[in-house]
Amino acid sequence: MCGELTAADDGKDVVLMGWVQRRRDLGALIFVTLRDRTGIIQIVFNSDTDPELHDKALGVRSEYVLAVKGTLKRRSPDAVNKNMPTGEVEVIASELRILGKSETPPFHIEENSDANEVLRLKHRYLDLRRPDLQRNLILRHRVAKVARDYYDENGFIEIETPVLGRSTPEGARDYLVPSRVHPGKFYALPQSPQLFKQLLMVSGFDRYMQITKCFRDEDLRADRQPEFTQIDLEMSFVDVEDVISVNEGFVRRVFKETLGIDLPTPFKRLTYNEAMTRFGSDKPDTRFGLELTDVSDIVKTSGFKVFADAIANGGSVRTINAKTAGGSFSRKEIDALADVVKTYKAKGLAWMVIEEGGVRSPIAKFLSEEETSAIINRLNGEAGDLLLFVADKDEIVFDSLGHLRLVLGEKLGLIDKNTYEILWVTEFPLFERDEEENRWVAKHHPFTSPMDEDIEYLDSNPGRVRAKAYDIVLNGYELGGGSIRIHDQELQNKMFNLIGFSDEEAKERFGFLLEAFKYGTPPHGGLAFGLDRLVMLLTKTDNIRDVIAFPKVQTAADLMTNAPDVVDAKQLEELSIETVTKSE
RNA sequence: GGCCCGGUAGUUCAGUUGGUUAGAACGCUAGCCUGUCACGCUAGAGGUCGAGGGUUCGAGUCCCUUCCGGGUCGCCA
Repeated sequence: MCGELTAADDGKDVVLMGWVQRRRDLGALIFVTLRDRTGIIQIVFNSDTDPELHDKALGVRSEYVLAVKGTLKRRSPDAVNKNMPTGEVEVIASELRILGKSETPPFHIEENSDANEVLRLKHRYLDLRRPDLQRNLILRHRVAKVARDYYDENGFIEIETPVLGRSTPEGARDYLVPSRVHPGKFYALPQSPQLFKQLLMVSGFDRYMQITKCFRDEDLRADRQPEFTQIDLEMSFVDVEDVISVNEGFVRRVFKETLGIDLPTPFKRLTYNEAMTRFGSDKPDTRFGLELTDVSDIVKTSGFKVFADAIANGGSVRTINAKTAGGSFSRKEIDALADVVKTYKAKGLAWMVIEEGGVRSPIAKFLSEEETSAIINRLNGEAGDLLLFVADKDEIVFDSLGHLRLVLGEKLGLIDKNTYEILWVTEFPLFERDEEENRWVAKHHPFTSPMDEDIEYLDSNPGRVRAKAYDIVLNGYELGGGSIRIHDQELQNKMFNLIGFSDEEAKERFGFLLEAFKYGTPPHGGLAFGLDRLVMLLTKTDNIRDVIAFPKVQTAADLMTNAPDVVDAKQLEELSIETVTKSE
């Protein structure tokens, strides 16, 4: 193929098929660069040697599909193009067939296209001709292949689960599919195959995996699509360590086979609590420092009411030392940092620049000398450092400083884009508080097992119960997550009750699962990786659309097919559906 | 639902305090050209300034509404 020919093929007869990248017409001599998915190569048409063929080449335009027969020749030394992988050779054409003509494309097909994304998405089939997107999708294919090979070698069976299922409460909004046969009833597309894979454990498929589409009707982000792909798996007779070790093997294999990188083993571990207190995030980017420091004890009796009150109300005061930024950040830049934390509901950002022999800070006058020097001590402050403080409820302090840390890391150039930092975050809380509904909800999902040593607190203090749940985090992205499940019927019922389901409700919603658990359920657990995100990180793109062949835009629409769209009244009628127009 | 950013030839963009006929580069079309590879040279075509309304003697430029897209908060067990 085009990109695979080298000087070693000198003299060979070749037949090439591909698209015209460019035509350079020098009069009696025409050069065409032909492109296929392997690369590009130069074809030469010379009117001296074959006027008829040359005439035919005159009509060739960009993106025409050609079949060219010819002889591969080494170029003369002065004609070699060092910028081109096949630049040492070219094909002297002897025959040309135009297999398909092309209109002038709406944008130029090239690597690193600067064409507008809307335009590219409307003509995605053209966008996908570009080498960078082709590389991404080919790498995606290889990751999927490694997954199937690796899990197969480790005894996993790939089993498909239904796409048309039932809607379950909790979690994301469902995509619904109306039933024609059952007027007024709906299927839901799966948010994940969670329940089915647990049932497969009950069935005795002790190791299951599947590469599968999941659907969540929530707002999109740079790393979130409404339909996305999971590498989903579940194992019987395991505890946390078993799941972690099998999947560590998978991730190492993917990195080895796609990028040639040996990831260190074992991967680092952080408990949820550590991750939050040190990085302000349950998916910390550990490629750089700027860790959080708690100074609550120093300032709890401070004259600065903002600090003292936050602590009195059960919150904390935490600090990031942005090394060296004190000298370089303008007032305006510091204000911009304050805007960052305000996004996450922090009321403000206090700051302190350490200078030779003193500090410059709007809060200095509220702090005693002892307090100031204790803070500087704890943060190993030196002249030129910028200390940034947030005082609030822990949740807000962590969230705002965690995000501020990322902004600072980027701004101070502390992030090495060529490294991969991977780690497991473990011991997540089992529950979190839903303030709106004033109840406990499962942080992971309602089938997650509590840690054995915390079961005793289920009734007395649900908030302190830790779960056998784990996430795998790569460069600050949640790559995957999972848990050991509850396989005890009584415990499962208790769990439902704690999140506010009556026995009847639980039975109605998950009756089939509870019923199944009556018949001999092995201890089991699993994990799911976000394939799109994994590929996104491997290809170093920052946008999930670049690793999906036909992605949707922020409004969940497909600009190429124009989905979603209205349907015939007849179709609606068959489905017993009437639409209403919402008024303001 | 909130906040921020963007929309001007096919494409990427420029367009001053509101002022004559809205420009450039690339692409496209035609002609010339035998070693180009971002080929070169000459000529030409190409515009609903996202849409609608308003202010004004005059709007790409100011105001309002709206559409499309991006980022983000909420949301995403």
